[in-house]
Amino acid sequence: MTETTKTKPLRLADFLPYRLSVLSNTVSKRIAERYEAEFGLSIGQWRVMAIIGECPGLTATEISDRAAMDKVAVSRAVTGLVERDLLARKATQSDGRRSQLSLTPGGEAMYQRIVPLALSYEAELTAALNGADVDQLKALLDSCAAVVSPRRLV
Amino acid sequence: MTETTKTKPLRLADFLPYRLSVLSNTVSKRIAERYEAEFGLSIGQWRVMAIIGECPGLTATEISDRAAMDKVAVSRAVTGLVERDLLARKATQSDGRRSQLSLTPGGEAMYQRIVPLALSYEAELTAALNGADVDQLKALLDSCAAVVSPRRLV
DNA sequence: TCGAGAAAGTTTCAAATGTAACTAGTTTGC
DNA sequence: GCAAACTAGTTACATTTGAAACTTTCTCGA
Repeated sequence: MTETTKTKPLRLADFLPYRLSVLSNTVSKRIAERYEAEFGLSIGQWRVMAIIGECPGLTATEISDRAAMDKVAVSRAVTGLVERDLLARKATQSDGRRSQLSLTPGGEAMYQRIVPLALSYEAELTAALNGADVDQLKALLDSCAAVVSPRRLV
Repeated sequence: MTETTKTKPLRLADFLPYRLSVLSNTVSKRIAERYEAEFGLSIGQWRVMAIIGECPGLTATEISDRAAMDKVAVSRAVTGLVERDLLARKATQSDGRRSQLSLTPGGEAMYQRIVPLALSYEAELTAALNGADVDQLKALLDSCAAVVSPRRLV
């Protein structure tokens, strides 16, 4: 060890947070374009529909917790969807501040049209991977996510 | 097959684009907070510094290509860094429209302080993974990235 | 060698986003 | 049973972002 200690260099192209960000942003942008073009939905609106489609009756705050969206973003997305009559609010009887959200028939119909598109996009994204690889990838992402936000028990 | 054909349901928590987005946004936000608090740098500014630290002499457009940032974002980041005397522009002799960018001594010093922090953050993020897992994760992300943007030959 | 078209980078302006303040309703503790 | 503290959701405002227009410089073809 006669050399001076050199700091390990940073190779951005190999740096995990950077790669995650680039991939995620590219994917999000592509998806956003499609949803906007075909359905006039923003990513946030679509995310709200996806959550309510899966779990009708959740409130805005519950969506906020699950979707990693902040409550203002949820509020705006919900407002837009209600205006377009894709989503309905129903006041919670026990608590006047909250409302339970559900898809209207029109919202449900749109949801049913989007789901296969979303799944086919996921399939396209992982076209180079086999089933086991996809599972592995999701598991690895989970391990990282667990470190970053330890208490996501959704 | 006597049942009606049911569409495959969408489980958002299992949907890869969604998971990528949530993880990436969480990670980016955390990193942004640190860089902002300790160095007064935005993510974009740090990204520019990281690229120039690795490859001095690149132009704004070249950064834009590599970093998946659009040229306006690069322009603004560069302007901010030049104002703070972290980055220097030198007009390309052969082409008056471009300038080649490099870190000033101050920029270099800051870069050398950030690199170990960045690497330790990456290590923290993958704390639950062993070395082979990390390589595997990067390889899998690459496979997806190759599908999404086939021509990234950086 | 001149003019049309393209490229680098900046500026402008509108839309999206986040923070903080706000309203309305609910719970708690005394 | 009521005031203080708290929560759900919205609104307002400031900042960030992105798209398009613009300026300057360069390239190419006639």
